[in-house]
Amino acid sequence: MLTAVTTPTARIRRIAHLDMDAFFASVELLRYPQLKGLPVVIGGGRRREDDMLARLRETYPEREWTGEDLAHIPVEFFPRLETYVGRGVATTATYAARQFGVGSAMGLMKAAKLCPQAILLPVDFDEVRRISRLFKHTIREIAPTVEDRGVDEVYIDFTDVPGGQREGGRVLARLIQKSIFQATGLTCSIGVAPNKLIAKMASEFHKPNGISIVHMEDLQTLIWPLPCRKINGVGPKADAKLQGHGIHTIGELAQRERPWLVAHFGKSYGAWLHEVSWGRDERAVQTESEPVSMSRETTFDRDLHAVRDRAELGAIFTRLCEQVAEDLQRKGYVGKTIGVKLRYDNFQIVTRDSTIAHFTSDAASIRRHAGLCLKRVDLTRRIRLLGVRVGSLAKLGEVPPEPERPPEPAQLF
DNA sequence: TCTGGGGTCCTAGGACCC
DNA sequence: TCTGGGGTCCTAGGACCC
Repeated sequence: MLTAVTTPTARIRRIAHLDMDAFFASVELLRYPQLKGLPVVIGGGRRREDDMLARLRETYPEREWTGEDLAHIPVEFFPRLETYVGRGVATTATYAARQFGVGSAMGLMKAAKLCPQAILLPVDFDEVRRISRLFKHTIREIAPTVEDRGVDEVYIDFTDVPGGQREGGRVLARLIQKSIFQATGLTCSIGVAPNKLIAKMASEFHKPNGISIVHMEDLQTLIWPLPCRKINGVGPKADAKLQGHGIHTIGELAQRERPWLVAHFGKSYGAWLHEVSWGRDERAVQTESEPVSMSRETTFDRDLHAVRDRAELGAIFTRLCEQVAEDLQRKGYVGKTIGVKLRYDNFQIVTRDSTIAHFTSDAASIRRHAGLCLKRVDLTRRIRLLGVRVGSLAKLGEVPPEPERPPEPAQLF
């Protein structure tokens, strides 16, 4: 049966990548439409609604101001980025703020230099999660095969969805875009391509509120001119190394022989680089996944010292353990690898973990074993960040049977 | 102007078992 | 006593992603 594949109506694999536009900032604009078009940066800080309402009542006492009036708070009452003090980074920025060079993951102190007049708002995680569920639900109503890639991103398999083949996926992409806008008031960008790798790159082509359709035949014209860094999986390190070999674009990468790439980048990564440069990616859209680990970490307001700031550090450590325990319990998981993470003042990261005999989600137990891990790191240096992690997870109720363990060696001392 | 928090996956060495 | 492999688990670090 070698002939049945190439009828005119044959379905071809069409995968979409959907990315919400400036998601965290856009969620804030739903509440404060008066900020539309202005530079807004999301991150750090705290909610200032009470402050703003108090100022409103003071300035305009003749009117009864309530929490319903958030959309009427004058723009000049909002906190400005220039007033920010601290170690936070920008989660996202509106397109107006990006004009000034502000981008996500940028330190807020730096962002304040670039665009001091930008309005600074903290992330409203509850609202972000609510809208995230809403837009994903909207997509699943139309196309059921959806892979979660975080709060603001998904892959969607268009292949077998009605309309998913029309105009290379553009018709379905338009429908999804429109439905999400109706449900949430937010825009997104969608790329549709033969696989996840290309779809991911394509969704960036016409941001914001764009749709891009890429076919395998477009590889040389649309993909090869792009910098290697655009490949999902090529980060700063790999990119620098590629550049060192004179490879700047995906097209240049494709011209290298596979054995050369394997020789310089390793058997696995080198072969993968060769595949992706030719646009090949057979990964399926994964509709479900189980968590591998859960963790909590925090960066201190100032660097702490294990001895001099013992009490403060201890309280934070206990709190982190309690939070991880809560997360595990709320989601119904237990784990048996417990570990700590430290970032020293020079940004060096160290981790220690240990695997215990029984699965747990108990805060005291986590605290005890994490405490032992902490004793194995250098505590004479100043610490910037502390984290607690529980791994080797199992769903509560599906805990694997205890393996036979050799008896603990006798204590010699 | 120094760089958040929550994850996944890979590598590599050592222990230990068959 | 010496020499092998293969396989799995554990730990630490690192790259990368959202």
